[in-house]
Amino acid sequence: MRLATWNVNSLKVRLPHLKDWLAAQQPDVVCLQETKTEDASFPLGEIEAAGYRALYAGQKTYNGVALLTREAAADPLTSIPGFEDEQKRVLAATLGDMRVVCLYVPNGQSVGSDKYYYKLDWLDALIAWLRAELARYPRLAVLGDFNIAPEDRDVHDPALWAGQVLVSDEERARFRALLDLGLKDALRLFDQPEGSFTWWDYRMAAFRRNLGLRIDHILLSPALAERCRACQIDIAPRRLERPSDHAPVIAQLD
DNA sequence: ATGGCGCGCGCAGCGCGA
Repeated sequence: MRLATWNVNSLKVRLPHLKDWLAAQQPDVVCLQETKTEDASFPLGEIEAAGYRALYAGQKTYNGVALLTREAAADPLTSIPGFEDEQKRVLAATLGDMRVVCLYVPNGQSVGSDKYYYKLDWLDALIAWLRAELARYPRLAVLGDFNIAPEDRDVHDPALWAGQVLVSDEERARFRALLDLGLKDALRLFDQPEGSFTWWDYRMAAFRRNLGLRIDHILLSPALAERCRACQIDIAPRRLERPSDHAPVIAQLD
């Protein structure tokens, strides 16, 4: 069982990359973020032709999440219960005895901004919800663009980024709160090279210089972490023409 | 490093992302 997450930064633009990548990596479950596609224009035919079912919660221009699965998923949810939000950032569904949650955590723009406080509130609601989900679903996988670099080793230049959005103490405390629920950061279950990142700015040749951040994550409940045999960032799609600025992350479970 | 890129929208140039 291979679980993956990828912020595609427009599903319409990235569809050729996505199809090639599905064929190459053969994931069983794929969480997509920033589809920027209304549901009426979701490319369901092409996804089905690639061998996947799809659930999606999109909106015009911004945000949007999708869940691609080999088998049909049940009990979909498209928001954090009790958290009123027009923005399409959440998609949860059940596959067999596993609950999968796809997230596009708010960016936060800059520390102290309205969007930053929206991000913190959103994360607080997420933590409370996932606490309940963990109690209900022992096999829980939470994948997505968290827009948080959890530790300094997840940042190419910690001094440059210190205190900025994506690395601030308040954001990192909320990421730790997710781990304190019992969720495991799948990539950190295994040794990784220094400078393992999932996002690189389009500007300044940041990818070539590996000036990146690790902000896309796969979190696994203890029962799933036990079954996790590998976790990798796949930087190959970031090398292509017109890439997403994010790379996919894949976890292999028994 | 503070912008340089790339996206959607819509047809110019802006808001947004991270």
